[in-house]
Amino acid sequence: MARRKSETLTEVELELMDVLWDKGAASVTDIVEALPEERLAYSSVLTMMRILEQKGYVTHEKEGRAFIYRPLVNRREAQQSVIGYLLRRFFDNSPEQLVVNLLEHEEVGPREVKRLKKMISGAE
Amino acid sequence: MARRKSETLTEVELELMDVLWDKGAASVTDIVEALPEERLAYSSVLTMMRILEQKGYVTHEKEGRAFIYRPLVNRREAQQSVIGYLLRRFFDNSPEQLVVNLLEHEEVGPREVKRLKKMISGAE
DNA sequence: CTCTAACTACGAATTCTTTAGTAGCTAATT
DNA sequence: AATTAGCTACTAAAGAATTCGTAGTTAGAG
Repeated sequence: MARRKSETLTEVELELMDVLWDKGAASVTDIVEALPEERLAYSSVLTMMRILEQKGYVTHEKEGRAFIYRPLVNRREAQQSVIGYLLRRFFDNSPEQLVVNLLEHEEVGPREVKRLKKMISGAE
Repeated sequence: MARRKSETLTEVELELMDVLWDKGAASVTDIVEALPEERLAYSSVLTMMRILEQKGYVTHEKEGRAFIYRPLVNRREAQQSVIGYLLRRFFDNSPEQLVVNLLEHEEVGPREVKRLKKMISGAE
């Protein structure tokens, strides 16, 4: 039987969306050039853009002979979506649990904790 | 060509790990019973447990005739791992960006913000 | 008008994920 | 000893994600 579709952007999808978010809009050639050297073949990017369009993440219009792709969801929305997924699947819908883990995460040192404190105190 | 393996627990893997984390250890029968009615066939769970063992997430020992599975990573470690992945892939390694988005998330109302404030003032 | 360069469309190939059927083994019960 | 209930081991299968080759199309140069 079958697996379910991913609710969030997958690895490569995200990589390509990142280029679009940075540039606002881009042709396939633009995207290939924005990626690290040899990262993906032209036709691979083309395929992924087709898939992203199927999934509703981007749209395109013809400009001259090339397709110009444009994001239909912005970075913020994608981040919100993945946070929702995280809360639901890993943290029992508890933002507190997420933040507790974040504070204890190796990447987060005293400097970050201080900044986070300041940020949260100023919230809402 | 090929895709890369997932660095974090996949959907179903997580569902099964959740049972193990709750129970501490469990046989395949235990796991099937802990899942919602008709969620997965016995043999499907068996297959997934084999995969989880291959991936190093669990181990098993024979107890009587059945295999008793036990987690090799705990919930906390899995949460840390997925947070790391998320920071890297969606938030440019910035915990602040993650928290900003969390605070603006629909699931997080004024009540949660208040609790978060209280929690973070006691941190570090 | 013909040729070519630049693109797109389509499909193939591979691995991962998920689900489940079935063969086969082992211990306990007649 | 034969049967059976309870498990595991294997195998299969199909959708999803990822990568890329190639055929086909079109606009512009000569």
